Amino acid sequence: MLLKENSHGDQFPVGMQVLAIDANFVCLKYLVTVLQQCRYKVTATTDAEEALQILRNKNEEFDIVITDVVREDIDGFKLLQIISLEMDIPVVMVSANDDVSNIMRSIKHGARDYLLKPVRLQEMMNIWQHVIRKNLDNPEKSSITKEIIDQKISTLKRTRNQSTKEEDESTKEEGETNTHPDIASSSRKKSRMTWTQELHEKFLDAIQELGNEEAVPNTILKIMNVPGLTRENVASHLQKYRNILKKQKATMNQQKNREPNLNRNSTNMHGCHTAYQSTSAVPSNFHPVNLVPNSEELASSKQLYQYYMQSRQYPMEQGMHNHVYGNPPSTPLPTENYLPVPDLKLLKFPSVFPGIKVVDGCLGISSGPSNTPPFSPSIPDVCYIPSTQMLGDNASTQIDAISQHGLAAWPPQDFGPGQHAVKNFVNEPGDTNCERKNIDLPDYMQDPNLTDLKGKGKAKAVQYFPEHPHMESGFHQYRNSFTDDELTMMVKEFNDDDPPKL
DNA sequence: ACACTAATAT
DNA sequence: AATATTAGTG
Repeated sequence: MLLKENSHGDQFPVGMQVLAIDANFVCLKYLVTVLQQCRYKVTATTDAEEALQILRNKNEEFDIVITDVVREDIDGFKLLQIISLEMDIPVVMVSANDDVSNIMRSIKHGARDYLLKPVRLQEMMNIWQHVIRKNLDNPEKSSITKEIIDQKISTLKRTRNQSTKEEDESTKEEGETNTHPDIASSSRKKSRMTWTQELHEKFLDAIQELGNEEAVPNTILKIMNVPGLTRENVASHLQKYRNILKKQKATMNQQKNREPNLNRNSTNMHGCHTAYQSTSAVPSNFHPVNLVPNSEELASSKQLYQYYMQSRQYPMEQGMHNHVYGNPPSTPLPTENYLPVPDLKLLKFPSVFPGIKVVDGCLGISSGPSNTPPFSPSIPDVCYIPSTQMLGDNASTQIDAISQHGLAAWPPQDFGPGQHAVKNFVNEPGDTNCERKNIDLPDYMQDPNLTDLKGKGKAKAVQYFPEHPHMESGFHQYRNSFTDDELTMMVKEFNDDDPPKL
């Protein structure tokens, strides 16, 4: 990492290696754009597994990792934990959620910073300091005191509550910032070892050769003859090995019929690795499409909700995720192809509970985490998103709507900073992946209580171009619509019960 | 001093 | 959960 002087005489790193992770492609794209503006060298992926692979490969040395918090495969905290256990790389969390508990959790797990979405350039300009600071100024390791966390929280809230116009100038860091610039790159702590399958085989070989009596750390070490491996490594592994054997025997006594199964082909000790492997046990032909109930079955909102939760357990269609940066966004939906929408004048806008929204005449599952299945019972042509939600703390929701459904609309008036990322980025002229449209707001949105939406005429929309044509048939085929009465009933039901949190 | 293991820490 | 470190023991 190279430090250069900028025009103000400050030092700034050029070409710092950043690994950016965000489950949502659009968010990721935005994140990468910001990072590149900082002149960092960015590698990006939506896939946490892939991120870990990249990090473990060590073909490239990364200076810092930036990850979002809400993910389906491995959530941000888990990822943070894995990274901080395995290697010595500062991790910065990015999230639309400003819950104190989340921030606390991140910091406690070792995150160096917690930024709110959409991240600002200025914030990203500052993250390199985490790289430099690595371990330097917290020798008494529990320097993450309550005060520091509190301070962080209040800073976050204060900054975000300010009117967006004034960019914060108070981000001056204390003087010690640039004191040890060169240490950063050389201070990598020896990384934690990983017992690969191969190593473990050697270990097993050694044990077999020695027999149970002689199998002690030092001798195993000698027989394995692996450079760099320490006696402690082996001892630790041996301890784990023996523990597992013990457990095995314990369960064996209960069901006496089977042979002990302690070798490399067994599931026992190769649990070493399974922790980080993706565990999608779902057969590939068992796709949510096949589970979509007909509209009659969905007459109750509870069933709808259950269906939704159920479908979330399945992996998305190939190509819907696992984007590595550089791929185009997904899921465009040409509006013309869909069934006519029912008249929804009885229904109040907006959403009934998080995760289900009233969308252009359908009760659609439009928001939610980034892998909300594209095969929801009814896929919206347009997600009408009230501006109040734009201000909210689930910034990625609206981005999801766009990246999954291809088309999202918002009211013509301005909305808050939470979604400037969408507005500015997605709707930017020159984005050739999409087409900008004006759409009429339907009448049923003219509820006087919904001041943010009523009667403003045209809404703006962005539609992404088709690139997964094979999905269209799926959408078409499984799309359901509901009568007014059905929908009203659903709304009632959900208002009465405690709405489930998604 | 050394190796081992159980317990504990990260 | 996996690995590292420590502390007690022979």
